[in-house]
Amino acid sequence: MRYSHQRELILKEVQRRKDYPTAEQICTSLRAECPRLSLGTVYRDLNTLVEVGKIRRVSIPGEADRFDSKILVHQHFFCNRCGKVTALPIADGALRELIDSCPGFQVEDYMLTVFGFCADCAKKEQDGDVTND
Amino acid sequence: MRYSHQRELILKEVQRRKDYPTAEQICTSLRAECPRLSLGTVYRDLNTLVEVGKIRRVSIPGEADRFDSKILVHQHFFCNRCGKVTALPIADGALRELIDSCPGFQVEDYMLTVFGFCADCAKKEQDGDVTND
DNA sequence: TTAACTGCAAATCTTTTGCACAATC
DNA sequence: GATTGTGCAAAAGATTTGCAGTTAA
Repeated sequence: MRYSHQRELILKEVQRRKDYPTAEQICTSLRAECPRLSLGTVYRDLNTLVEVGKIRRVSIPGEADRFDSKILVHQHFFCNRCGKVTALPIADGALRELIDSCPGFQVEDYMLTVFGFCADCAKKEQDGDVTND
Repeated sequence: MRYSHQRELILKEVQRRKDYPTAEQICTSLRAECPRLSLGTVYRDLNTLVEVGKIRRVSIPGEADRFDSKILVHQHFFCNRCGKVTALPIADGALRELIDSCPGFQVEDYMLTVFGFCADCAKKEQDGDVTND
C-alpha cells in the first residue's frame, strides 16, 4: 500500500473526532480542506484502514457504519434517544474471557453493542423533556 | 394490533427455522403456501414482531438483518467463512452483570456478536479446503 | 363500517463499482 | 513507466413508504 493524501486525512479525522463519525460525516468535514474529496473514496479508504487494523468499524442496526480509532475497544453504547455513541468501560479481559469460555469457536473478533439511554437522556426523559439534544 | 394471516405465517416461519433467516429468505420460503406474499409486508411484519417482543433482530455488519425467535439469546457467532449464525452458549447472567457494572447508562438491550470460524470451517481451513460449505 | 393490513412499485439510504484520469514510487 | 489511488456517476442491495384495494373486528 502506498501513501495517499486522502487516506491520511481520513485517518487523522477519525483519530481527531470523539463522536464515531460516519463516512458521510467524515467526507463533509474534510471537504473544507479537500473540496473534491468524494464519498466513494472515503468509503474505499475507510475499508482499507479497517483491513490494515488502523481503525475499527462500529455498526449499529439500521444506521450507517461509524468508525473508531481506538481499535482495542470492542464495546459501545448507543443512546436510543439522542443517537450518541460512547465507549463502554467494561474490562476487556473479562468480556474476552466469557467469549473464550465457549468451546468450538475460533474467535477472530467480537463487538458488544448496548442500547438504552445515556446519562444525559435518562435525566431528560425523567424530566419529561421532549427535545432531542 | 389485530390478527393477520401473513404475520402469523411469518412468526411461525421464524420459530420453525433454526438458521436465523433474512426477510428475503422468509418471503421466498413462504411463497410456497402464500404466493402473493410481498417482501414489503414481510419487512413490515418483522418490524412489528420485533416491536412487540415476539422475535429478535440479529444484525451482522454488511449483511441483511436476520431474525431469531429465541428472544432471550443476546449473543451470536457469525462464521466469516460459511456465513452461518449460531447462538453462543454464554451464561447470559454473567454478560448482563458485566454490562450493569458500567455506571451511568440505562440499559434497555444489548447484543454481542462474535466473528471467526465455526467448528466445521476451522477444520476445513486447517485441511486446506477451499470450498465454502 | 372502519381502521389496520396487504401487494405492488417507486423511493430512500448506504455502500460498492466501473472507468478515465491523476498521483505515487 | 507501471501501478495504485481518486473523482464521478451509475449500480447494487437492503429497507421503507405511498397508495389503492382487501380484510379482520
